Amino acid sequence: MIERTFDMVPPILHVDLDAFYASVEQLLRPELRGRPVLVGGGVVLAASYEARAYGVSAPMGVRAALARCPGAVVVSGSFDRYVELSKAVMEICRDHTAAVEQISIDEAFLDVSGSRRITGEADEVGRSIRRRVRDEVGLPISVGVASTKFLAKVASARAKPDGMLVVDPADELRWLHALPVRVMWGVGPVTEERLVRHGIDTVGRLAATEPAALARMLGAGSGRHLHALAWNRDPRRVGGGGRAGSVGAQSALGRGLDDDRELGRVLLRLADRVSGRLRKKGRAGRTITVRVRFEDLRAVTRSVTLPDAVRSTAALHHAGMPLIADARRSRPGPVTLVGVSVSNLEDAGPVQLEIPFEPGDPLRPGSPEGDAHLRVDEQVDRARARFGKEAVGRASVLLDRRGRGVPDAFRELAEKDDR
DNA sequence: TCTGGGGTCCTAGGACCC
DNA sequence: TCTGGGGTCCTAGGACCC
Repeated sequence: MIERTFDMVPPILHVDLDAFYASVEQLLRPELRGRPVLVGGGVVLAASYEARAYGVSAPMGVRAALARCPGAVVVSGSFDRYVELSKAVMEICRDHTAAVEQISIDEAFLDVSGSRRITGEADEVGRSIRRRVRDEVGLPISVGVASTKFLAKVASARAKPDGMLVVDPADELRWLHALPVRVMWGVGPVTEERLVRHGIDTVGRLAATEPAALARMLGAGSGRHLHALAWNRDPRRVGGGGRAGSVGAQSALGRGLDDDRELGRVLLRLADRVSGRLRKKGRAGRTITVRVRFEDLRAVTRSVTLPDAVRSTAALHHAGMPLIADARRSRPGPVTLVGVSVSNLEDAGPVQLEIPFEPGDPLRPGSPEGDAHLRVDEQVDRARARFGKEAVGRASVLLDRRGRGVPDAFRELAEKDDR
């Protein structure tokens, strides 16, 4: 038997900044180093490893987190700096290979098969990235090296915090099969429970289970997919990804709202955010989905697919209002979260007419009102680009502080838009 | 562990067409 | 007039990921 090596199998790196937001705060404020740090306001967005030792993790409420870890320092978040430092780290990655696929603000896959002759062996690349990120940026980063994206990601998670793990291709299945099923991509609490109930508690047992049996437990798609991953058959190439399939926004409402007009204002704010991002991307969508959550945390969704793609604030608001009403008819009581998202996306020309609704509807295309709505949006976009996001907007929205939840800066970090 | 905001993917039923 | 089987689209819900 021939031993598999990285000469035969292209090495893939997964790099993952450790407790990113919290580490940045400790970098910026030396007095926080070595101390438990929580980033967030009402809810923990990130916890330092010192805080995690007390059982604190996102998205726990800050009060609950402080109950577990009374000595923790709570900071509100330096979102501009997170973006800045993330960019610096990604630049270092790109110094080692052009094939960098960033998957979130603090994570990326690298394919180093092309550049390895120039920049060294895969593990050397990993060491170099870790050294430079520590020396030039000042942050800890963990690296996994393996033959597939899936395995590289599992490896970096096992390397944390501030470590590196190279999975030898000759030994990878033995290594993977010894791990608990929960490390699998796509196995969360529910699927784990289901598998363990059938005696499948390790990846090895998962691999040894007939795909048909897994399909019966988890559904055809998930069963087959999981079985393939358990044998490290992961066909995904670095640089895949592609364009976003949906654009959305949501807002938690604290103790809940029962008033239709107030909910309408929350929806208008969300429609404004979503439509602005659509226009920025030059996209429009046909399916509008509204999500409404109630006090018991159960959520109801309602959607509608329009004959033509839309992207104006007015159109999203107009389409969303009856969906909220419909969702509320299905359950009584105050609403604790509203979300709206647009899918079925297509490219939108610079001036696209909108035909979302019935004949005679004021938002119909060609109607002076329908076109006017989009032109107003475009003027607002321009004014915001020049004078800032809060410079202009609908009065009912600007004056209403409710339904804001986390800062807009954090929302922007979470957007998957063109990184 | 009662919980934010951004996403992806899968399932399943029904409508509709050929 | 009844019948089969397959494909596609829409809708609602849910699990999962960062």
